[in-house]
Amino acid sequence: MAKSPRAVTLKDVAERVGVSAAAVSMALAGHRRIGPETTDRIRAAAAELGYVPSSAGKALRRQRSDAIALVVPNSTQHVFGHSYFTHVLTGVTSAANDRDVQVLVSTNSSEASGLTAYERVMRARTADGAVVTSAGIEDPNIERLAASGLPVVLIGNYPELPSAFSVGVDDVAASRSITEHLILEHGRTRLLHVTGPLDHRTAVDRRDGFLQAVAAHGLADDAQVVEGDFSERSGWVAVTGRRFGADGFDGVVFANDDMAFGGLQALRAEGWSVPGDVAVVGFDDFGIARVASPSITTVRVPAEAMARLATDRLFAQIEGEDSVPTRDELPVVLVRRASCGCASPPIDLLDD
Amino acid sequence: MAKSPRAVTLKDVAERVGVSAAAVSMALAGHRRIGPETTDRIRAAAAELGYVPSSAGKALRRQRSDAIALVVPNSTQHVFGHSYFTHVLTGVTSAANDRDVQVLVSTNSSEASGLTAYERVMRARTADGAVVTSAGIEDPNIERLAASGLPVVLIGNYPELPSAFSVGVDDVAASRSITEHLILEHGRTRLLHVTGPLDHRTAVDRRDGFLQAVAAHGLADDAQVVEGDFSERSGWVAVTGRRFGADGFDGVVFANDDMAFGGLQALRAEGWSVPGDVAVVGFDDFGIARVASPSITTVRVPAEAMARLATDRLFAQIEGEDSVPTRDELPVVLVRRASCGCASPPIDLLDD
DNA sequence: ATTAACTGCTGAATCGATAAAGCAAGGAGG
DNA sequence: CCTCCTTGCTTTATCGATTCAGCAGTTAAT
Repeated sequence: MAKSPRAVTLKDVAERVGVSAAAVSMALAGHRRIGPETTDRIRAAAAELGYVPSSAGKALRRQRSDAIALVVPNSTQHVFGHSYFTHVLTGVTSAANDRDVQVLVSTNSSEASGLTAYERVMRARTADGAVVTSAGIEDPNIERLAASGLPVVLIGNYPELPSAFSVGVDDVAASRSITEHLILEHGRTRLLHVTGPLDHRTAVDRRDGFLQAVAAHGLADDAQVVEGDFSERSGWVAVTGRRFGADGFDGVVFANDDMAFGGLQALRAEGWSVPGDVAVVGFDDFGIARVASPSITTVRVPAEAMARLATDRLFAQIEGEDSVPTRDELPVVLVRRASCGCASPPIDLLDD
Repeated sequence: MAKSPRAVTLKDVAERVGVSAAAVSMALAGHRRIGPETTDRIRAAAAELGYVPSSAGKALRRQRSDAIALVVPNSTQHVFGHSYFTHVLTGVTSAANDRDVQVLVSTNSSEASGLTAYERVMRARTADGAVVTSAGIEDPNIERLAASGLPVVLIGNYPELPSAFSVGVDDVAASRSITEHLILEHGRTRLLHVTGPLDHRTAVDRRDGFLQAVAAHGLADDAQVVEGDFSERSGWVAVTGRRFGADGFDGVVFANDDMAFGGLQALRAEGWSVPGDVAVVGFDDFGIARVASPSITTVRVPAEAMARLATDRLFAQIEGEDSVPTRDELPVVLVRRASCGCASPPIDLLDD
């Protein structure tokens, strides 16, 4: 380190060329009131000196930071574990990169002064807006943030926040659809559903989709719902000690893939064959479903596309184009693999 | 958004209390030259108005952004796919959060004006420093960045950049160690090594460790090295069509878990038993090794701890404490699972 | 009693970029 | 010939926070 070569500023370029700083600023912005010959000289000098405008100076003057925040309300440990986050980050950064906007990742670890970290980021105008993900149904901070008048787009379903911008999938329909896959294409009739934590909208919706499916096919009496928490362990726990096969459940619908994977291990440990004795399906397809053995049939949630769209909506909001809240719902795809009995190569390398 | 409630500034707080802006600034900073009674009134007013200092104003004046960049030189698609990145991000954010510093994720997608995006971030002083990860041995941008005098810490091994700060693991020793595990504990003698792309230091080091191990035990003649590229597919390709078992290789050392997983699928497809006919080991333990069937014995690289330490070193550098480059090497752990023949429960839920 | 030091605040300068207003010189139009 | 519009720049104000230099008024020291 030692020598921290003072950064090149507008003034440096101006002196080099022999014009005012304002002229340099205007020339670099392509303003027509600066002569073409001067503009060329300024551009050349800027390039030669390696001038890059100070983001702080620009942000202060323009009242715009050219950065957006990706907010992860849940604890760092928990959510980063889900590779869901990786997909979201990819979507957000690619949309932001298209506009030369920085992405900052904000968690709410420091709960100092009653303000969550991401609220601070917004109020300090470190970011022009935020994409918020993985919020539980109960999070009051999200409501505050969405109601604060600051540009925010939520990923997920928030029927209780009708005035918020959001991007999601139809969890109810998707869950009903994959349940019906078990019923109609595999003839399963005695179904178990393992939910996520029921204070999450996602968990509730997926459960409701399951219930609609069994009700619609007259299988409600033989169906059962047990609450999990989206963790692998809870999937394991939910199926352990139950009866499957001929005189038990012949299908299990897990509300996500992590639980399905945990369930798969438990079923194997207790000697049940999948999909022979019991068919298993998951939800999400963020990674583990493809690599598990047997590979897990699931609903692919387009996390990256959702994040990209959410980011686009956020920019529209920041630019003031949109003033009326938007709600986007993306289609999902049923991915047929081995755990439900659909044929599948041992590995689908082309899958991802 | 219609009503964008103009942000609360220092001036607003000052007017409310009836003092100068300077007094407010000093009071909030805990300066002793402001009377205790005035300080209390200022603090109360600031809290009441919900004052949060503008990061742009502060950054401009202090010449410090209180943000660091996490730089991912490779293409977004490629690297985010590796869940390695998730671990790194967790480590960086947790270290940054401890200091109330923002983390921004920077890729080099926009190659505009010859400057990579992350170099722009540094020169625009959007970030005070950068943690750089996943750089190939060949990347000239990294050298430029490291030589630029800006605070940078690299994650990985960069013997060709002796004046750079870096944090890594001893890939050579680790690779030798896991190879010897196959030799000494499982009696394997005919070993195949599948490398990563050999323009990556990591790939070269792991190959060298493998070669040291076979040479040390007189198995060099029966050993073979084939080049892969760290992708699942290349692991598949590397073992397909080869002979294993009694008259072939009885052990394969993959340079990472993704390739090991691909290799596992290929071996299964061709009817070889793992670990019966052939023992398999990987490297990294970023996720897939635990959930594969059979689970993959591997070297756990402490990505999160490396990232956390790298971030700590970066802050030391930014604060100017450290002026002489540091090089940290973290210990790795051999994780014994099923693919090498070490006993293992069907799933180790406590593992992660 | 006079100087020195301290206390508690205010005023002004500063960080770097931008945009509005200003101003000189030249050309067009009446 | 005088006004009016361009053209091509410069001056100046501004964004919000910080910090140094001042400046009254008080207390301590000699």
